[in-house]
Amino acid sequence: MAQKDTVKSILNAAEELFSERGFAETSLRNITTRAGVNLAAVNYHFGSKKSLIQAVFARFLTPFCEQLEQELLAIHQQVPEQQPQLRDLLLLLSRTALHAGHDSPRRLAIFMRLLGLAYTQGQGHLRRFLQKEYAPVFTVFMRLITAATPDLSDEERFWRIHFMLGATVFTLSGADSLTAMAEHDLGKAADVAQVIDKLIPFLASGLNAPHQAQ
Amino acid sequence: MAQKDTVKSILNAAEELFSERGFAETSLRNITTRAGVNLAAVNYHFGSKKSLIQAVFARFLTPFCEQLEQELLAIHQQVPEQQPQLRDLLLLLSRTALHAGHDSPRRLAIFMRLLGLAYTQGQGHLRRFLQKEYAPVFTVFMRLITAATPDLSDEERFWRIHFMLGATVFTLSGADSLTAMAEHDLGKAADVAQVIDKLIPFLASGLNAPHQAQ
DNA sequence: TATTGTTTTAAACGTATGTTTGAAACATCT
DNA sequence: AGATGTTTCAAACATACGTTTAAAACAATA
Repeated sequence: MAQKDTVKSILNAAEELFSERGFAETSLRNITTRAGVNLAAVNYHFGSKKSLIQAVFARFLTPFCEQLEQELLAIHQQVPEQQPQLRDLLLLLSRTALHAGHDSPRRLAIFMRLLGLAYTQGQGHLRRFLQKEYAPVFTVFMRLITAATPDLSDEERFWRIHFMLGATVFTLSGADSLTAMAEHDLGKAADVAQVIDKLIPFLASGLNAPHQAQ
Repeated sequence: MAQKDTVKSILNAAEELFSERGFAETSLRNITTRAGVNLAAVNYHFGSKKSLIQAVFARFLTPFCEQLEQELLAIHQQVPEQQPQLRDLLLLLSRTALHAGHDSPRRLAIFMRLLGLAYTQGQGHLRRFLQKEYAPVFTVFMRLITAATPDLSDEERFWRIHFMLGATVFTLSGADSLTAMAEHDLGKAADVAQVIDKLIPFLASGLNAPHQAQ
């Protein structure tokens, strides 16, 4: 009970602080202070700072990937002979991301920020961890995307998928400051779910763009 | 002469190392060792690590913004009564980014990586520095983009611009590993210029996507 | 209640960092 | 050539970090 609380507080504090400042810029003293636990608690419960970083990702990704796997299976069993449309796949992904872990949509923004950090900051151990742990589900999802975009060459699809990934990670990473800017510049606020709603037509249109010139 | 060499070596080493590992993960000892200069040289020539970081950005951004300003002016004087098209603006921006500083295209990838880091890592001083120093030119460019997309509402345009920014920064940030993946997965390599060629139709299509469903 | 295993605590350890220092080496100019 | 200002250098400084330790506090079991 007390143990669970300590572990949970540490994960919460670490998740927030990592997403605000990055991994190297967040010290264990920062984390344990905000969590209200002793400095040694991190090394006692997680072993090291690296393992704590991985645990933060696992807490979000494990339930998300499990649910995504289930939903993909459900779609397949529902209409086994027919491949799902591109837009359905994107909607499925965003809906799962928003609802998995049944937490506030802000957590998705926080996690996207962490995901961006994982790729921009060193943290080679993290990339290896994520690869080993969660690659299979995304491979399945990728196959469905491929089936839903038969007109694209492998090369064109490869690049456009990464364009989509970039637009998504970048935008949701900065969702906090961007929604603040949006409110300041145009007087219209927007939450993460609304941003995703605007994102999907953009992505779908980009992915299906004509190959070369205008 | 010797001074210029020292300053230049430090900037080169810092630019590379920062883009590879991030700011906090790169120590002054890493930088001065690679640059082949004394540890104290950074504090002597730049004053502090923060100022060095800003100097790295300034060395790329100052000539880039100057050239962009000139090219925008040239376009305006060439056909004063007519607004440039969206695709022309994107092409202009990418061409300027690729050629300003008359260096290898790889430097653009490196710099995009730095730009991504500037927004994901703490470095509040950097954001303030960039804002103070380079905002005007981008304001002008933004006005032209607005004029070139009259069908978009301010809100839609705001978000889609950031989608574009995200796709660009993310993709060019990871250009190195992505081109490696592309070569491994599909046997086709691609340099930065080619990636940009693929990016522009994607962005233009996304920006002009139909507003709501399908 | 006594015993055992787990968790928390304060303190310390070793290491790496950014920065400062004062002397030495160098360049520049009269 | 000699004086002056600039740049380099090795060494040290203070600080912050991740991690370890050993004792104390706590919980669970018998």
